[in-house]
Amino acid sequence: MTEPTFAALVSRWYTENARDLPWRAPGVSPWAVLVSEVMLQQTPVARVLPAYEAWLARWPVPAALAEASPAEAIRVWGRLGYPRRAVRLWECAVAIVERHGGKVPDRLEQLLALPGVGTYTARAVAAFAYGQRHPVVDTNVRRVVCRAVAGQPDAGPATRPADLVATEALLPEDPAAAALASAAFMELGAVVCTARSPLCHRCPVETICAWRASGQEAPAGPTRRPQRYAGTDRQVRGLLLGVLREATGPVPRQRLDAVWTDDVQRARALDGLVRDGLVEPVDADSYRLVGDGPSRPAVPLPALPG
DNA sequence: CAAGCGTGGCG
DNA sequence: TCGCCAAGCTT
Repeated sequence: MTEPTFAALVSRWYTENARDLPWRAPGVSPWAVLVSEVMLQQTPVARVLPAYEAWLARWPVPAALAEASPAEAIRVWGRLGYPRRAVRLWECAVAIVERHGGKVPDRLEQLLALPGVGTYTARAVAAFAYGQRHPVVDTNVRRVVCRAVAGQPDAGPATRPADLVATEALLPEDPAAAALASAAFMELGAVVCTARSPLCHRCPVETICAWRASGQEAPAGPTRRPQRYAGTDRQVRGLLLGVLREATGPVPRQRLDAVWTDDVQRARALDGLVRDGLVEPVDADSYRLVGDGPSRPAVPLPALPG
């Protein structure tokens, strides 16, 4: 009899310690899984929870969202951040209806072709929603595997093909067990094997961890350059969008001008929002969230005779 | 491939 | 207080 594998140890720990999150409940639809994965891109779990519930209550299937407007999606998205994701999700719904008859596709290639769905999200849906055997590699999994297997304190900033290969090698053969293991790796990285303050005393693989064995060299400083926010276009975009989100219908340019004094930067930020499909001009003097009302001015009534 | 893209809570 | 961060994607 062989010793439990890495995946078996982490999976057992997961079954006993996993957080009770709604998108992990049995019978959750692939659409719900997709929504959760997109919302969780760079946004903490605690903030996603209420938005996830509201979103699915309103649009329980892709076809429902496809009939809404990007503006509605942006509003229900609320303040999760990176609101482009709300528009991408709306585009996803439209694409799913048009290309796949309203059903979230189950093939990796088709998932990857959806707007805003990349390597991680496509694999997460294929594995968690459809039970397929694919390595699901996010920043947490990269860190866990990098530490436990390679003995390095931190992984690189982006997922590379080698990361998928290294993770795939750890997965059980059975697809359902593999999907469970992937969820377990993510959970371990999220709550135990964290970037800054790993809780090794609570780790199910402490005794076989290469990083632990090699003396646990301290994690390096921030791998990414510090992301400034104050004074950036991003902040200005956030301010502009805040006004448009709270408004109903077109917003006079004057109200947008009030959010930021630098004309050049404000214009650049607004243009960026338009190019990203979040905002559209209504006329020469007002803007609105995309689709927030009739797409073109009402047809003028014919001049009354006489 | 590095940079751009929001937001709010926490050490 | 304020810098740092949180299940990526796109260009």
